[in-house]
Amino acid sequence: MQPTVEDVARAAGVSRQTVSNVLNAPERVRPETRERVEAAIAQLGYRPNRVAQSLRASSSRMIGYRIEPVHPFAVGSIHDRLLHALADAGRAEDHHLLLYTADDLDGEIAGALALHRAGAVDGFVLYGLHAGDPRPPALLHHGIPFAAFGRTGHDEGHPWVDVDNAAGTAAATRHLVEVGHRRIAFAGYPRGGDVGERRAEGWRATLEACGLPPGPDLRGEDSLATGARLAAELLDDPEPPTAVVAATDTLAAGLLRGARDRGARLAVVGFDDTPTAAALDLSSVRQPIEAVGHAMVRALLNPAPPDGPPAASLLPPELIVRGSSCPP
Amino acid sequence: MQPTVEDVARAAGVSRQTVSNVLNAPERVRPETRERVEAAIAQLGYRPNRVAQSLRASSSRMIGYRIEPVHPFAVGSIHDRLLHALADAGRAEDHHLLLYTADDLDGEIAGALALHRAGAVDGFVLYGLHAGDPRPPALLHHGIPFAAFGRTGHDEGHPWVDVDNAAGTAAATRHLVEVGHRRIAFAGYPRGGDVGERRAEGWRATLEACGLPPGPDLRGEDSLATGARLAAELLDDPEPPTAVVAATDTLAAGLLRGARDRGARLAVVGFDDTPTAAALDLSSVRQPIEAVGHAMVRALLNPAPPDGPPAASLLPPELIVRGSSCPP
DNA sequence: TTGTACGCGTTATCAC
DNA sequence: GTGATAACGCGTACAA
Repeated sequence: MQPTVEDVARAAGVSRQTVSNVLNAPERVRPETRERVEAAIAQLGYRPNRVAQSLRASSSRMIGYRIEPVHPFAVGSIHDRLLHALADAGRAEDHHLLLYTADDLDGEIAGALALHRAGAVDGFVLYGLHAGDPRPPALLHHGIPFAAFGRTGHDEGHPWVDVDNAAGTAAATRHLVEVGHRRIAFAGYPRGGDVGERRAEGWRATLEACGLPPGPDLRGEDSLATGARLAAELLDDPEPPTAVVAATDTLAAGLLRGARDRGARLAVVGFDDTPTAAALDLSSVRQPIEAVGHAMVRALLNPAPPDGPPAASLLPPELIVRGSSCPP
Repeated sequence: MQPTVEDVARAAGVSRQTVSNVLNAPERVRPETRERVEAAIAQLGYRPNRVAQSLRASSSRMIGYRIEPVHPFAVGSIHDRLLHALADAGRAEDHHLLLYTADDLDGEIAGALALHRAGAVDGFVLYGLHAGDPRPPALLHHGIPFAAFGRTGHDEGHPWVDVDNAAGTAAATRHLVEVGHRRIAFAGYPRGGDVGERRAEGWRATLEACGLPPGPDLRGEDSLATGARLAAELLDDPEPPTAVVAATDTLAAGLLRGARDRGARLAVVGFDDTPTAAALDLSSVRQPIEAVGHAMVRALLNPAPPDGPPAASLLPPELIVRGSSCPP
C-alpha cells in the first residue's frame, strides 16, 4: 500500500492538514515544520493520490483520444508523431492521454460520451476533421470540451488547429518554378475531400501567379501503385511535365518509381515528410505536427472566456528540399 | 454536472444503495424495483463515476505505456499496430491505456514509479525489451506489475510475450529454398542485439538443416541506404547469392532498390510486414502484433497465482509471400 | 500557524 | 429485499 497524507503526518509529528498545506500552500507553514514534513515525504516516497485528487476536484486531468486502426496502405503517417506530441504537451500541464478504440466515427462519439459521463476524461482531441464530420456537432451538443485538428467549414464553436495545406503546395510549386521547371503537374486525392482540394489549390494558384499554364491535374487513391500509374500517364504525354507536386509522400514515392521504371526524369515533391521521404531523398512539405499537438492541448486546457471566440490557429508548413526536386 | 446515484435514487423513489445493488448485485433487487431504477438510469443517462469507483476499489483500471519519439529513419513500424492492439485489448476488461513520455529508459522508470505511486495506473506494458534492459529489475524491485514485449534473458519473474524471431527467418529461408534458391544471404542489424542474432540464427540453422552452405552474413544499421549498399556488396561477388533474408522491411526495401539499380535480380524477404512491404510487393515475416497486445494485457490483468510462474508466451510469426521472393 | 469537520461518488457491511 | 453507516484519500472553509 502507498503512503497517504496521514502516514506522512504521523511520521512528521504533525496533523494531516499541515501536510496538505505544505504541498498546496507552503507559505502558510513555518519553515522548520515544512522541512520536517518535506523530509518525511521524501523518506516515505509519498505522492498525492491522483484518483482522490480527481474526485475532490472533479477533474480527471485526462485527455481522451481515439486511436484508429493502422491504415494498411499508407507508407508513412504523421499519426504517430501527433500522438507523441500530444502526450508530451500534456506533460507540462500534468495531464495524460487516455486512449480508446472505436470502429467508426459514431462509435468514437459514443465512446467519448461514455468516457465523459463517467468522469474519466476532461475533454478530447479530435484527429482528421473533414467537411460533414459528425463529431464536432455531437460533442458540442453534449457540452463536451474538445480541440480539433482540421476543419469542417463550420468551426466557429470550438477550438481548432490546422495546417495551411495550400501554403504547403504553394511553397512546393514555387520552389520547382525557381529551379527552372515550367510544366508542373499535380497528383492528388480524388476530388471532393477538402484537404485534397486545398493542396490542389495551392499548386494551381501559384502557377497562375507565376504566369505559367497549369499542367495536368491527376487524381487517384493514396497508394504507391496509383502514383506509379499516374507517372506513366503523365509521361505518355507528347510534351510531358518535368515536375509533379504530390498530395502525399505515398503518391510521390509511386511517381518516383513510375518515372524510374520508364527511365525518365521527373522532379517530385511530396507531402508530410514521413520517414519514407527521407529514405527516398524526396523533397517534401513538412507539417509542424509537434506545434499542432501543443496548440491543441493548450486550447483544450485553457479555454477562451465564454464571451470570446475559441482559440484557432492555422500553422504554416515547411518545405524540406532534398534531391528529388532538382532542375529539369 | 453529471447525475449521481443519488439523483437516480431520487428519480426512482428508492435509496442510494438500492441503485448500487441494481448495478452490482441485481439478483438482490425485486424485479419491479429494478425496472423502475433501470428506467431512471436510462432517462437520466447515468453512468457510474469511474474516479469514485477507482478510489473505492483502489484500482484505476488504467494501464501505463511510455510512447517513444518516432524513429526518423525506419520506413515502417509495428509500434502503431501495437498501440492500437493494446487499447483494443483493454476494452474487453474495461481498462484504458494511459500514455506518457520520457527521454530515455531511466526516465521511463521514474515516470512509471511516479504514476504507480500516485495510483494513476494499475500496471505497465513495456515495449522492446533487450538484454541488460534496466526496466524489469527496477519495476520488480518496486513491486509494480507489468508485462513485457520481448525478453532480457532473465525473464522468470514477470509475464512476457515474445515473437519467435528465429522461426520467422527460418520460414523465410525455407520458402526461398523451396522455390529453388541455393545461395541465400542474410542482411541484419549490427551484431550483439539479441533480436538481430535470433533472426540470423533462424536463417543459419535452416540452411544447415537443408545441407546448404550459408551465404554471406552482412550487417549494418537499419536504413534504406544500408540495404542498397549491402545489395551492391553482395552482387559484386563473382558468384553472387540469388536471394537474401533481411532482418527488417527497411533493409529489404534497400536491398530491392540496390539490386534494381544494378539491373540485377535478387529475391528478398523482409521482416514485420509493414505497409511498405505491401506497397513494394515484398514478401515479409509478419509478427502477430494484435495477439501480442492481447496476451500482454491478459497477463497483466489476470496475474498468475503467487506460487505459480508468471504467464509467458512465445508466438509464431507468419510468412506473407509476395512477388519479391520468386524463383531464381 | 494548526487542527476539526465535511464532502467529492461509489460500494461493502450489516442491521432491519 | 431494503436502507442506514462507514470508508477509500484528498482539499478546504472554518474555528481555535
